[in-house]
Amino acid sequence: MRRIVDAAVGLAERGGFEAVRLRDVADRSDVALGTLYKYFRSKEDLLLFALHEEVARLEADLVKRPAAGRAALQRCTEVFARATRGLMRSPQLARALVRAMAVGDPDTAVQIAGLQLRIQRLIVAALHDVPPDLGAPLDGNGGSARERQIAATLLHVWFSALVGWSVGLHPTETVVEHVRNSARLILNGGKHE
Amino acid sequence: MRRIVDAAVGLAERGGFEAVRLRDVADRSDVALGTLYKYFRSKEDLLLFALHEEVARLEADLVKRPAAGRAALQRCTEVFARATRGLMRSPQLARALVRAMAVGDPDTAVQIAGLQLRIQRLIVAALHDVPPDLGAPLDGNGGSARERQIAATLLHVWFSALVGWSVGLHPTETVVEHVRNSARLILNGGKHE
DNA sequence: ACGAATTTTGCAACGTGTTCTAATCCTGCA
DNA sequence: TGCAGGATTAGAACACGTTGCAAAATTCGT
Repeated sequence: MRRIVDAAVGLAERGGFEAVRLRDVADRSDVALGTLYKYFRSKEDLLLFALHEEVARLEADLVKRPAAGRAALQRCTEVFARATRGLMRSPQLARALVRAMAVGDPDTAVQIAGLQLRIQRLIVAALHDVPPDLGAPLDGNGGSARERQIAATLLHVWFSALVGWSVGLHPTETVVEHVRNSARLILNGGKHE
Repeated sequence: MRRIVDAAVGLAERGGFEAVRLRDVADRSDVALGTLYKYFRSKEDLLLFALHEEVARLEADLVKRPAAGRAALQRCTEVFARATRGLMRSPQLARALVRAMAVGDPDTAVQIAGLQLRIQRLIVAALHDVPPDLGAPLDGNGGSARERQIAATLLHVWFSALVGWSVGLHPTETVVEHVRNSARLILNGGKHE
C-alpha cells in the first residue's frame, strides 16, 4: 500500500493526473488492479491520500520552524508561500493533487474537509503567532472567530488560485501573489505596507 | 449547435456532469458525434459554453436591475446571492458547470479567464454602486485598485465555495454564507454590522 | 444545373477508469 | 499436516471520452 502510493506519486510527478494510469500504478507496485481498488475507492481517493501526506509534511515543517515575522500578514503569507513551494516541488504532482480535490465525489468529501481544517489550523496558528498544535481537535475552534474567518477566506483564495494555476490560467508565482494581495487587503486595509 | 447546447444542458439538469454522455447529446440534438466535436473540443468546452450563457443571463439581470442597498457590503453580497440563485435553479447543472471550470485543460483556460473577468466586472460595478457597463473592455481596469482587489478576492471565495459545495462538502446555502462572511471581513473589519 | 469543396454522417476503434469473476495463494487454527 | 476463510491475482468486460475514416449529403460558385 505504501508501494501503491509511491508508484502513483512517481507517475504523477512525471506526467500529472493523466499519467497516473491505474494499470501502471498496479504494475509498478506489484499489485493487481483489484487489490488497488480494495485500498482506494477511486483514482481521486488515491491521490487524496498522497495529498494527506503532503499536508503532514507541511505541518511537521511548521511545527519545527513556525512562520516568523512581526506582522500577522507576514507570517500567514509565509505559511502559504511554504505550502505552495512544497507543492511545487513537482508541479505535475501538484496539478494532479489539486485536480483530485476539485473533482472528488461525496465519498472523498470527508477527507477533503479534513485537509481543509488542518490547513486552516496552520494559518490560525500563524496569525496567532504560536506554533501549530497538531494535537488540538480538528473542530475549527482554535483562535478567535476573526482569525478563523481570515484563515477560511485566505484558504479559499489559495485553493481557487491553485485551481486557476492548475488549469493554465496563470503561472506559478501568481498563486502566492493572489493570497498575499488578499491578505494585505484583509489585514492592512489593502495598503502596500 | 443551439440544439447541441440545449441537449447538453437538458441532460446536465437531470443528472449532472456524468449524465452528459456525449453520445446522448449527439443523439438528442440529431447530430453526429463527429460534428459535435467539430463545434466543441471537449465535454468541458461544451459545458463552458453553457456557463457563458449563464453568465450572460446574470449580466443582463444586473444591468436591468442593479444590486441596490446603501452599503457596498449589501450590494456585492446581493450580486453573489443572485448569481448563486441563478446557478441553483438546477443544482445538477450547476455542479456540472463548476466541475467543467475546475478540470479544464489549457485550451479552455482562455474562456475561463474571460468568464472570471466578466463576473469581476459585475462585482466592481456593485461595489462602485453603478450599473455594470457591458460595453467596457474586459481588461480588468474598471473601478479603483482596491475595488478590483476586493472583487478578485470575493470571486476566489465564491468559486472555492462552489467547488466545495459541488463536491459535497456543504449544503447550498453555505456558499453565499461564505462569501458574505468574507465580504464582511473585508468591508466591515469582520463585525456583524 | 453541374461539379468541386466542404460538412455531416455512421460507425468502428482506442484508452482508461471501474467492475466482476474464477482461480490461486496465503494464514491461522485444529 | 490439512483445511477453512480470507486476500490476491490475472484477466476479461463494460462505459464513456475521444479520434479516425470513408461514404453520403449539402453548399456554393459559375
